[in-house]
Amino acid sequence: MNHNPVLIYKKLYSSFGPQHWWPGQTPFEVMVGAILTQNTSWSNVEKAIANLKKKKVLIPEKLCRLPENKLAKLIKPAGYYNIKARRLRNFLNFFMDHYKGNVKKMSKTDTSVLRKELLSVNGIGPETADSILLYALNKPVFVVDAYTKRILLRHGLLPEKSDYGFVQNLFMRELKTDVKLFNEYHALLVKLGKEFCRKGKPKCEVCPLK
DNA sequence: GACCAGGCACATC
DNA sequence: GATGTGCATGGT
Repeated sequence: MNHNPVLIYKKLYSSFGPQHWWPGQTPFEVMVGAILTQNTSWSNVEKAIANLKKKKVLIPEKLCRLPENKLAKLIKPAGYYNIKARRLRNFLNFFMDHYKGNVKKMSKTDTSVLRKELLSVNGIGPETADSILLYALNKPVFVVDAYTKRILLRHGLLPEKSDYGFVQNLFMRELKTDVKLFNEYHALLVKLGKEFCRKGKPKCEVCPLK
């Protein structure tokens, strides 16, 4: 496999086509989904989101008034529901306090400042912060997840122990700073990961990158 | 029934 | 600073 990130991207795109990410209807829904999907399959997150929608609480003004225990009950299918309810509350408090629950207002803040703010919220780590920045706020940051690392590792393109920033840098220094590109690239890596690079049963022999 | 999934914080050494 | 552990549901 060629290790040039641009060529890898072209290969993935020609194999899978556009992924139309993030699978959420509003920026706020994307933010909530980013927290709910922590170490969790998206199909489970969908059930939790559906519950929130059914109760018509998937808007900042409603969700921030929902008691933590009720919130936990609604997001139960997403797993880790007590912790995630707490994390959503933490994020909501931040979002309401700093930006009045207003996505546009949030969007006006400088990206690196915003990233630091997000990381200071208990329950939001680098991947969740970057997912929010890229997919909810259209900021050009590259999202690194478990699949990204595993794929690069299996192809021998990464030192065994590489932290989040190292991997992120790998992509961001080689690629044009472009929201659309970062969006599609991460989505394509997840697509590849799900189909060919699972932990238990990798299908390396038929991987399109091979 | 075991293993995995689009992480993160916290304890302990 | 590195390494280990808890959190939990639903699909394979």
